[in-house]
Amino acid sequence: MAPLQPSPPTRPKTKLSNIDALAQASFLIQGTLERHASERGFSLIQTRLLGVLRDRQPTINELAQLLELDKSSVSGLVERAERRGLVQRTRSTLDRRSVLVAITDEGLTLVNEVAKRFEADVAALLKPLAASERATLIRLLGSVLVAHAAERGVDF
Amino acid sequence: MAPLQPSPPTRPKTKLSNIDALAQASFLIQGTLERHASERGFSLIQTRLLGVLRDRQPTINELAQLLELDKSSVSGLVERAERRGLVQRTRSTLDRRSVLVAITDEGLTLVNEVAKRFEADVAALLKPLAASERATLIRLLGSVLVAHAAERGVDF
DNA sequence: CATCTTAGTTGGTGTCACGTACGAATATAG
DNA sequence: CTATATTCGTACGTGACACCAACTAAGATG
Repeated sequence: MAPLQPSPPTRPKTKLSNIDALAQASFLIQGTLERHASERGFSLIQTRLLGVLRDRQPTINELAQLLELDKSSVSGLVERAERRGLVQRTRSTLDRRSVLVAITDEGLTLVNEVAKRFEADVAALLKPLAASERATLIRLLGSVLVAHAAERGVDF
Repeated sequence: MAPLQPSPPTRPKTKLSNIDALAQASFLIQGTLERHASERGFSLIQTRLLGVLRDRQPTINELAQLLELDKSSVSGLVERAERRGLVQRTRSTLDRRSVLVAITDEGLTLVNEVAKRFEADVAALLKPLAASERATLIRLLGSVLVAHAAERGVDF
């Protein structure tokens, strides 16, 4: 199990494999988003919830699908968000079992602020790239996302 | 606060802004990684821990920096990983206060399996791109990561 | 020595995720 | 139209995680 070096890196990593690049990039993006969210006092998943609700009024079940969570998880998530006044629950009139979740003005304001800061940070991250490179990066990511969404059916 | 539509999307999103593309892509990658991890019975953060330990034997404090967590969080993280036999703690002989964390053979095997599956999924995700596009995407992400790492000093 | 300071753990709190079990509403069968 | 399923959301219990504050042990500094 390798000798017990004091603490400095055993092998200073030199090369970035494809997967590592993607994984690291995703951690970087998520970290950025999470930082801004926690500065506003809420979590990444709460931010994601609010983000989804910006253009939808889904039921708990639909939210569970969108966020890939168990419905009981979403129930608690929405409960906490509602307690903070960020979302609002309404009983559906069509199917009185289901609940429609809508973002409140306060929640919308908050999520938009986070989005704004996040956007600024992303812009800073992409600064080392030339404008054409940035466009290419976004285009390629877009292709991947579209292809994946098409394959999985669901929204986006 | 918008009329109470039954449940279908109020506004079917049509366009992907830059930030949305990056955010969505990062969620996609993270979700993929987390799926494989949880199939093996451990969490994303545990996977990240093991990933970091593949080529390092850091102290708790160094881990806290690498993972951007509080040292008490890392303490618990390592404790749980050790209880599962994935990681081993050793008191440093140089500074008897500090603890060196090393991955075990079992942990290494596990994390390599997850990495393998993850790599396969990423390859599938990138399939819609031409080979040259894939290379470009990785290169651009690499540039961003390198520039960011340089700015922040730390590892990668 | 008597202090800082640093490394890590412990304890308390809150979020989050899951599975299970439940009541209410709806759908389906006979 | 009752009787039985199915579906929707919630409640409860459990465990992982994250933070902060307080603490012990060990090292550094005067």
